[in-house]
This record gives sequence, structure tokens and C-alpha cells, in this order.
Amino acid sequence: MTSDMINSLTLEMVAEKAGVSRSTVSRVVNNHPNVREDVRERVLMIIKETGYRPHPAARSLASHRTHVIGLVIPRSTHTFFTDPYFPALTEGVAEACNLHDYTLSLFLIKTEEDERRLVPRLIGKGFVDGLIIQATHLGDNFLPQLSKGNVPFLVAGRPMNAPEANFIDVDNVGGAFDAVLHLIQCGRKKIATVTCALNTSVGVDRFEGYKKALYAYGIPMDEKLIFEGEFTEQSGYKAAKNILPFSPDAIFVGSDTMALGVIRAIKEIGLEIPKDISIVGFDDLPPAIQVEPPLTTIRQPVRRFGAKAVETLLDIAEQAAGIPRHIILGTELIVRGSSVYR
Amino acid sequence: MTSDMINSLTLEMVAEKAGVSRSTVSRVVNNHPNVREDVRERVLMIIKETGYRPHPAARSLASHRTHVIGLVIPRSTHTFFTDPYFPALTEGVAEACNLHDYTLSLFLIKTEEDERRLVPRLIGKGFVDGLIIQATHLGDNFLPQLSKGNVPFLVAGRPMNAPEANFIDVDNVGGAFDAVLHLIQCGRKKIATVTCALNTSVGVDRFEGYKKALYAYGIPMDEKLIFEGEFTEQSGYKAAKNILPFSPDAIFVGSDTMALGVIRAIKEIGLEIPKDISIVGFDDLPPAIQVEPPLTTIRQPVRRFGAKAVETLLDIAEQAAGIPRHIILGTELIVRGSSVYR
DNA sequence: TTGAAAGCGATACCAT
DNA sequence: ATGGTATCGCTTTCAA
Repeated sequence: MTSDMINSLTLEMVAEKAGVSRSTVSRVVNNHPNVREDVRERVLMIIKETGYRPHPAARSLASHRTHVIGLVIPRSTHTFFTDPYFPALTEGVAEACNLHDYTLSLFLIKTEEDERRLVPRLIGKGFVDGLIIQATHLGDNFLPQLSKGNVPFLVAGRPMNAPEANFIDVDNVGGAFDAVLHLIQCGRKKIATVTCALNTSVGVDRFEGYKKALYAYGIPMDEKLIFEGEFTEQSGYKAAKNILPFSPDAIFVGSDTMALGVIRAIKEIGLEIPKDISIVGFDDLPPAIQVEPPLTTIRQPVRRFGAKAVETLLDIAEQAAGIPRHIILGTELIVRGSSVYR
Repeated sequence: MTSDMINSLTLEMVAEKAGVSRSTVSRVVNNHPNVREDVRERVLMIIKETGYRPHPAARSLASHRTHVIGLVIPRSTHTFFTDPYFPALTEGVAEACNLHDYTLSLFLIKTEEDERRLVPRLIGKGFVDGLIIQATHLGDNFLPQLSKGNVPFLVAGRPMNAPEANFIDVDNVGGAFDAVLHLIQCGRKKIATVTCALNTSVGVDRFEGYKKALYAYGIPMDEKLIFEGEFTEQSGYKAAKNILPFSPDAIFVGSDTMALGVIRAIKEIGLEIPKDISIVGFDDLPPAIQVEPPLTTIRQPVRRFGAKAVETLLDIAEQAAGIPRHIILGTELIVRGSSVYR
């Protein structure tokens, strides 16, 4: 038996060997209930012996399902490998796909050109069973375009301009609140923040949490202690440079990656963390434990996020037109060396 | 016209509207030369008007091509989002796929279980047109298994135990040589190295370059100045802790990520970079410019790597059985603040 | 529970 | 240059 034969095996041939019709083999392959047990076993035997694999294209042509999920990361120009969040998300989704026997296709949309070429294919029938769209750098017309197609999709992260879309997100407001609350409990009085880009929902929501916490504890907000970053280490560094002259005793930074930059800036002017100033980040990705001191931060359940995203998407795909889903996963404060001084 | 209709449009319907046969429409769609110019234009018009898209499954069932490339990252348990190299590679490949109108499917193999389930599907006909296999954590029986199938594949990185396989790699030996040469030219005499895991070809090759450079300049090798890391920041830190007591005046570190750890360790004992000790890394990924001082390193052409990988793979897929390809891309020394002291 | 047969939507060969 | 048609390998009614 050559390796060529292994692959050109068809349902029909298996059926013949098993002495049944191809319908029956198909039922066995698809775990249909209506097959006599001994027949099922016989067919299963032959399948195992021959190494038969159904042909994906034939299958999806006939069944109208591809068993493929697309993960779309729009405008990922310099972020995909600059911020570990994206690989982490990708990993989570990939893992969940493996688990459900789905294939993950990855679409990194970097240019307008990419978008023009890709979107029409994405929303065409028979390309993928569903899409997970990373929300951060979503343009204004991206989701509307998607909605014109009939491919089910789920936004990963709260979309700014499409409250009706299905989405899954972490509790950014709550997480940020916890972060700032922690700083307050550390005895800090002058708490600054470096926000994520404020044209993104992560930026807005984490900033919201910051404001809420200050408000809840009667701490007045000081514009001079607020600076907008844009997700990169460099922007964190720059933001810190702007904030430090006003001598805050704590900084809540919107992401771990930016916190790296903040810490770099603080060390540069010779302040000690957490003695002189406390730092809390957000994400809890690997960099958080690769700095000195290790970073207190808000942990996102990246793996659970991916899994839940895939499951929800598959669920949406099954329902003809269900209720909109807005799923929020909780976060967790992880206390390390960068915040508590004693 | 409902959005439903957009997607259920078939070749046949387009053919009817255009008053030609579906063969002709198919030719137009596939850029076949044998179509009269005015007919082509008329068909193209109708396609644009109707928004017709060929059905991928139907297409690949009939043509035996999927227009999908698989990127496989074996045993990526804690590396995929720990070392920015993997996202960078992924990005490069994704970009190239976009360019060639191919879809990228991502397979992260983390467990033995994943491997058992995935490999048979991967090598089955009709799943992908070709595979790019990341070499670093390749088990011994991975490539042999792949070879049993008839899916063309290309290894990204030199595979340790399969010299006959097609692969593409960067010149790790040459790059490491240049790195160490640079340190020698900086006047350093006692040059240590933190290697990548030595059961990987990156590890072996970069170490080889280190040895070659020392040899070329008559510098004796000192076992005490050599320590094996395992790609992570933490392992770099640990390695440096072991090496620093022997007071080297330079360290060539096998990857930027590990160099981050090395620098952390050096700062901890109060040495100054590059005054007391010079550091050179390898990769030139974002972290390289997020440390103080910025890291001198060997730049890999990640983007070009991805592009070349995809092109080569597609090329292999076209040839029935061509000569084995072993492609090596050059590297470039990027001098920043961590090496030259004056 | 099983089998027969009609699609699924394209490609590609063979005529013309 | 164009059209007719067999074919790709499976799913899914519909009958039996």
C-alpha cells in the first residue's frame, strides 16, 4: 500500500470493503445514531485499517460547513508582535480550535489594500464558519461591512461603534478599578495613570475604572496626572516622562507593555519602585515578571477568553438568529513587587 | 437583492446572465488566456455587478488545490507568546500569504495529544496545499511522519535530524560570527556566551559561529564562559548569574529575549553596560530597543523570511519532485548602545 | 436501519 | 474561442 493510496481513499471504497453503502459509512463517520452497532464497528475497523480521511472540500461542499474559524486582527501593522497580547489571544483561540476539531485561519489585516481584498472573501459563503474579530484597531466601517455578509462573527473586545454586535470582553472597568483600589490601599494619594489609546474601548474602559475608583474614595482627579499612551513600551516611557515632573506616588498603567516603558523612565530619573512610587499594570503577560521589580498587575484570563470565544462563536453559528451575546470575563489582581512597600 | 443572494450566486447563474457557458465564466475567473476580450469584459462586468465569488470548497474539490498554507509550530507550549520571534515569523508568513491570495491556517501543537490528532489531518489530501514547519522544537518523529503523507512542506529553520528535508533558515553561524567579531573589535578579550538550547539548530549554529570567531582570532575557548540557556528571559538571567563570577568583559547572547535577562542580572550586580561589559544579542525584535542601553544585535530578515518561505513552498508544490531546497538568508549586525564604549 | 440518487459548485478535458 | 459534460468526494433527503 503506497502512501498515495492512503490519501486517495474515498468513502465509496471504504463502503465497498465494508460491504455497506456509502450512506452508511458517512453516517458512521459523522456519528449518526441510526447505525446498527456491529455495522458501525465493522466500518470503524476498516477506516482505522485503511487510514481513511474524509476529503474536507467534498465535505464542506455537501454540508455547507467548513470547520474553519477565522481570527481577524485588523490594522495590526506594528502591534501584532509588539504587544504580547495578540500572540496570547491567538494562542488561546488556537488551543480552543484544536479542542473542537476546528481549523484556525489567521487574517492579519495591515493595510487598506489588505482590507479591500480580504473582507469580501471573508464574508463570502463557504470560506469560514465564523469569524472572531479583534476589536482594538477596528475601523469604523469594518463591522458594517461584515454585517452585510452572512457569516456569523464575534468581536473580541467591546467594539466602540457597534453596541449591537456580539462580543466577548474582559471586565476592563472592574479590573482597572481593582488596580487603583489596590494603590489606594497601599496608602497612595497621588495616583497617576497612563491610559491605552482612548479611541479604543480598552483605553476608555480602563480609564473609566480609574476614574470610578478615585471617585469612590473621594480623591479628586488631576488632569496633569493623566496621560494617553498607545500600547507600546515607547509610548509608556514617553508618558511617564510627562507625568513624573508632577511627582505622583503611584501610576496605574493601562497595559504591561506600557508599564515596562514607565518603569524604564522611572529608573532613569533615579526613583525607587515601590518605595518612591508604586506601579500597577494590566494584562499579566510574560513581561510582567521580566522586570525588576516584578509587576503588580491585573490578570486577564487569556486562555479562557479564547476558549469561550470559540465556543460562543460556534454556538452563534448554530442558532439561526439568536439574541445578541455580550460576554464579560472577570479579572484578577496579581500583587507583585512593584506596588507594596514596607 | 438580499445579502443572501450575493452569496448563493453560482457560476451557472453568472453564465446565464452573461449569455455564455459556465466554462467561459470559469475561464474568466481563472484568467485563462483563451477568452475573447469583449466576452471577458462582459463577464467581468456581471461578476462585479453581482458580487459573485467562487465557492472555495467547490473549487478545491474540482481543482485539487485549496489555496491554503499551513503554518505549524510544534511544541509551542510556552514559547509562542514568550519569545516574540514566533509572532514575528507568523506575521511574515501571513503577509506573504495575503500577497499571494493564500489563506494561512495556524496549527499550534502543544501536547502529544495535539500532535496525534493533528498530524494525520495535516498530511491528508485536500487539507492544505503545503506546510511550513517551524523547526525549533521539532520532535524526532515529526518530519518522518510528515514525509509519509504527500503534502509538500518546508521547514523554517534547519532541522536537526533531517538534512534532506527542504528548509529555509537564516545564517546563524555567520550572524553569530559577526556578533563575536564585533565584540573583538570593541577590544573585548574575555568573551562569554549564553547559547540557545543546544538541542536545537539555532543553538548549535550560533554557538558554532561563536567558536569560529574565537578560533579565527586566536582566542582560546573557556568552558567557564559558556552557558546554555533555553530561549526565555529567565534562563538568560540565570545563565548570566553563572557566568558573571568569572568576570567576562563581553557576552554574546543567543537571542534578544535572553539578552534581556542577562542585562537584568548585570544591572543587579551593579556593573555598567557597555563600560564594564559589552552585550550583543541575536534577532533584533522589538525588545532590543526597549532596554537601557539599547541592544546591539544581529538582525534577522523576518519579513523577507516569511515571504521567501511562502514563495518557496508554493514553488515546491508546483514541481512534481524537485531538488531539495536549502535556503539561507543573510543577517546584519545592528550596533546600538550595549556594545561600544568610548 | 439501510441504500439509491440527487445535489453541492466548481474545473478541465474534449469536441466543435 | 466556446460549449457540453464528466468528475471531484461527500451529505442528505427519500424510499424501502
